Amino acid sequence: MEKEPRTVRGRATRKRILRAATELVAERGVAGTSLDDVRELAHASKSQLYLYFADRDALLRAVAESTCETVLETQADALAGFDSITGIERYLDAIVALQIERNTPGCPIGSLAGQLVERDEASRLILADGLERWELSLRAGLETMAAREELRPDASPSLLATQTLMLLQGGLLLSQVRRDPSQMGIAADTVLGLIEAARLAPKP
Amino acid sequence: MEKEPRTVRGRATRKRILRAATELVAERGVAGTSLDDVRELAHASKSQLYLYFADRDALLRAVAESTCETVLETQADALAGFDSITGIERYLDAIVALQIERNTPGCPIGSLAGQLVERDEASRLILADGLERWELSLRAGLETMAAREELRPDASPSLLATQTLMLLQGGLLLSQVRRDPSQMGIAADTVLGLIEAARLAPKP
DNA sequence: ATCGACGTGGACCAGATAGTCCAAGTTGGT
DNA sequence: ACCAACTTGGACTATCTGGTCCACGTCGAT
Repeated sequence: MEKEPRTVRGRATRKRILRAATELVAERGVAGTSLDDVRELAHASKSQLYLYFADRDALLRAVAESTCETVLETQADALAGFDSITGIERYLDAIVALQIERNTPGCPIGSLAGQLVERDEASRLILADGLERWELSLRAGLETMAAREELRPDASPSLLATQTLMLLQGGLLLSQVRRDPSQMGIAADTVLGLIEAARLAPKP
Repeated sequence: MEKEPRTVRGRATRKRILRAATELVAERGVAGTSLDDVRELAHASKSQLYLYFADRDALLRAVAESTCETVLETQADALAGFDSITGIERYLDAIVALQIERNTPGCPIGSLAGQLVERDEASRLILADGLERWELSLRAGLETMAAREELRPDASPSLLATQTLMLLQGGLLLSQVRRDPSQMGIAADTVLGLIEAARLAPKP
């Protein structure tokens, strides 16, 4: 059974296992990660795995959560400034830079999606929630801009947020498959174009 | 060793195996598809698998190829008309409709990407090539339009094609994770918006 | 210091899976 | 009709993997 650790040592062990699993899954994929691999990297034993996680699927669900958390946390600072043109430019630059420096290209959430979505409904919901939170942050920034009347009154922050997320995910996928980070730059420019188009007054 | 069948029966068997594998991988994912599953669905035996495919990875590579082929073939007709506004609208409608009626949402190429790209370089190249051909078709249509002077002279068919593919892939991913086909409609509308913006004369 | 709960290590098991092998059947060119 | 190459079926093996179990160590409250 899944169980919360009740001592400092226990919590540390659980964390070590989850960290190891998340890392391995990110770089080798779900199929390429066995519990023994996780056990070894985490310096833990089989019984520890099964003390803190009901089974492999439960661990994978925890990995999905932790991956979403990491992705959102990594961009939290940049994302917080997504409420002005310069802030948006900064955010997009940060995403592009992150994509270039990462050893494993592509979006961890997007990659996991292809691997888990058709297998486990619970995981799908976790990943959908991660994307939802991402989109909501984008939308919040755009709504702030709309409130400041920096956007055309007929522009929809909600639609723009969805479009932005779509372009980012598409860009990340193409970067990953093509091993070409410049694809991410195109995605970023396109996002910027959409937002600037929503910024100028339509007809005088 | 991988080997080309030299009799009609042999070719039929190889085809049956590849079809079965492609189908299973599409609906259950790479990890969820064992050789025994393939063998059973294809009504073939172990030795037949290993006669026509060197090993599991080779079969998976063939599946990647066949998946790209299927995806491109499925949209071939609609894609051929991607060279006028009405043709583009038709193409986008077809993509959206396809996404709604498919039992397995998402793009087979995109899904495979997340599963194979980090594991096998050869598969990555196959999928990249599939996306490349897709993009080239889009681009060819847009270039036809440019030649007919239906696009602004400063519009880039190549860029538009990349953006279109990105939006489609992003839209497919979001549809899949959210189980919401309407995301695909948003992607289609956004593509159309980009192309229409490139169509009108910029400044008189 | 003690006791009961919590945490740890690793041996062990059952089933699945990739991959091998060979004997028997089929094909098709001559 | 013949024979060599091709194809087929399935038994078999080695290994891997998820999962169980239990004896032992550690912790912290009293």
